[in-house]
Amino acid sequence: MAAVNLKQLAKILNLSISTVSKALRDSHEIGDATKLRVLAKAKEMDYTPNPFASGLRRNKSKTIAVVVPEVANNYFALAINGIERIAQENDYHVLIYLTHEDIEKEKGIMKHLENKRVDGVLMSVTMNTNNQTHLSDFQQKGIPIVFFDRICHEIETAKVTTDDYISGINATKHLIENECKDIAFLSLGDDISIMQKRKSGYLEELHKNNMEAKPERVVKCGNDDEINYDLIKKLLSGKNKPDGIFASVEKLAITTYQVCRELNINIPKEVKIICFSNLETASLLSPSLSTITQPAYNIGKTAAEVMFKYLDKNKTYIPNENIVLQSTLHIRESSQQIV
Amino acid sequence: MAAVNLKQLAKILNLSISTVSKALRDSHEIGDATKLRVLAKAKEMDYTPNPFASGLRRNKSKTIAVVVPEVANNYFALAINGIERIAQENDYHVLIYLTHEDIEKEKGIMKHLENKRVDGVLMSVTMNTNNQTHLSDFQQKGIPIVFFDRICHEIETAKVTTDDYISGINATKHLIENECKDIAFLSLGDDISIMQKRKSGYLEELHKNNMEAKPERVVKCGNDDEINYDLIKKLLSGKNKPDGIFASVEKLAITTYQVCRELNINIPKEVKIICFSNLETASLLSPSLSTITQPAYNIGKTAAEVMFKYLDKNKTYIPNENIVLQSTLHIRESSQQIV
DNA sequence: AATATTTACGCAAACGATGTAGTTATTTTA
DNA sequence: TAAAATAACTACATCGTTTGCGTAAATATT
Repeated sequence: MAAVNLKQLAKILNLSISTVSKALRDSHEIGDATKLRVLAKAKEMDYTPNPFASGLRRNKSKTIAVVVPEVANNYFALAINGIERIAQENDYHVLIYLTHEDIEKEKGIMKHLENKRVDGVLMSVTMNTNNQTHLSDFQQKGIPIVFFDRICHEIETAKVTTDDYISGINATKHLIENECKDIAFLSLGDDISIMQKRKSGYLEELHKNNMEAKPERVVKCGNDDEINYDLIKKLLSGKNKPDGIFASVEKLAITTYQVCRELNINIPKEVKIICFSNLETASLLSPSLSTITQPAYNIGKTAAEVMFKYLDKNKTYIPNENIVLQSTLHIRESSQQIV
Repeated sequence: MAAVNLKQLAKILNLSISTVSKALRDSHEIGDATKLRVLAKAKEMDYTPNPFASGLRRNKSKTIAVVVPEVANNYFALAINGIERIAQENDYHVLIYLTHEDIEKEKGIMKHLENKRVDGVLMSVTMNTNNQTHLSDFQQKGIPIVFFDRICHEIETAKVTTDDYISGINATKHLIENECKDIAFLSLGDDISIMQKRKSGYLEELHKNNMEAKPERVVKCGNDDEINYDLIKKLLSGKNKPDGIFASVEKLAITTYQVCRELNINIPKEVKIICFSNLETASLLSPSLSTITQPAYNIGKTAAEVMFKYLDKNKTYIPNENIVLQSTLHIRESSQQIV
């Protein structure tokens, strides 16, 4: 029942606590014979060091936090998968915090983490994070942050993203090549950087093709699915509807599909759709969904690797670095001209 | 930069460390005026207690662990969502560990958690967990476990599940009502309880309808998607293929869809499909997928609530209790007779 | 052989918060 | 008015590890 500690081990081995401690940490101060004896007994008695005691003493938690908007989201779930993998390899523990796109919750979580409970934070900010003082304050406490996907430019640190601007261009170009004349962009808020980049790509490509960028074609969606449904329904109702939709995130594409069902709009005949997505069933949808797929697992993995690169060296300061992984375009039925 | 601690606070306030500590914990030993003074200064200096120090002293981590096979899985992601919500409400932190259906990894994780790093564990075992000594050993250390979904009967504690047996019956009955004469059951291993229950429901309903339960119609799938693909392909190849498929988990249904695509098998005309699933795009698939949907969020939420009910009382022993939430049947195109 | 160095260990002070057991003043009770 | 009770605080040991320093014995150096 009661966990065995160094004191008990030491008594049984007839050694001092410090000798046992050093033996377990393979210190050069301890003789090989003693080390073996200690190790054997420790294993026999199932000794495992108290994480609070060593955490207190060494000021190391062996824990990182992952702060993301959602977990019931293919992208973030895959990213967490990658992070957890690297953490396990490094003998680290992973705390999960969900902001649910609520910046106040995000602030509260960061406040909670300030007290050295974690050695580092991997995060994707909320769609409403337009102010970064809570993040820079956090950094001031000496705990490193690495951003992935939804990054915060103003904070100096490593950031792992995909080529959102290029992908925005490619997606838009693809729709134009498939005869779309009037393309709408479904945005998730407009504060965060990936949205700005994806939208920039969209606007840039429209411009390049001498197509008008009508402001009403940029639909600012949010966290509430019902409101999004109504916004998209409004967009697709009536005569003057777009013939192409570029959804910046997966859930907006799904909502669009649902709206099209209700309004009896044929995809891709009447409106073509492409979106950023990690949906594994994209190819099984009716019609199959064209996607820009981010290497979510690798993004998480890379972010974690960068974090551990610095944690290993006991560096709490991570210099600015932009790591960009490539997304891949998967053209399926939803965006293609029927010939 | 450096976090402020009690010592510094005490010096500035010209009080002893213990007075400050007690004032912050609202002890009756401290006068109201002093309390206010301390509280104000603590807030001003942004004091937050060191979790390792108090964890060490009080033997409380304010942390629970969630041990699940995967996170990139709609069911578990939703369950984690529910758990995290309750944890935040209780001012608790949530550690995530993924077993990837590997029992050795599961054992390693439990070993890692034995040292009081967490106050409790919420878990869904791997599909290969047919031996529970690592779990009972863990319990012996005085850390409570609550199981959800993939439970372990032999361990005495609270377990939150859905009505898998009834759902198995209902799903099978539904297929039979839709003229299926030869129904296959896609299992995920056969060690774990939910599989046995779902299969029991399937077998029971076959029996009730005087249908033969052919052993070869129970396909034991595993964690490897490619092997599963081949198994299902073999099942659906040739003349003697089933006309109904009951997939015990979502991913097997998705694989079945993919196989049907390749083999050009029409769903639901040639083969009808129903499965346990939390896929949000079930209704958008081609054809839309009939599902038994578990209340995943509520399962996670309930499991967490049970855990905290005992943690609040400082009880590490949780008596046997089976909490069963109801799944709902969503009949869509994939399982229906075309009229 | 006398001195210097190395080896192998023990002592004790942290780390920061908590709680028990004092220690003063102040107030209440007999 | 002396004794007892209370209020408001402080001192200190403790939780389990880690680590700098001290030290005795063994070995190496001149």
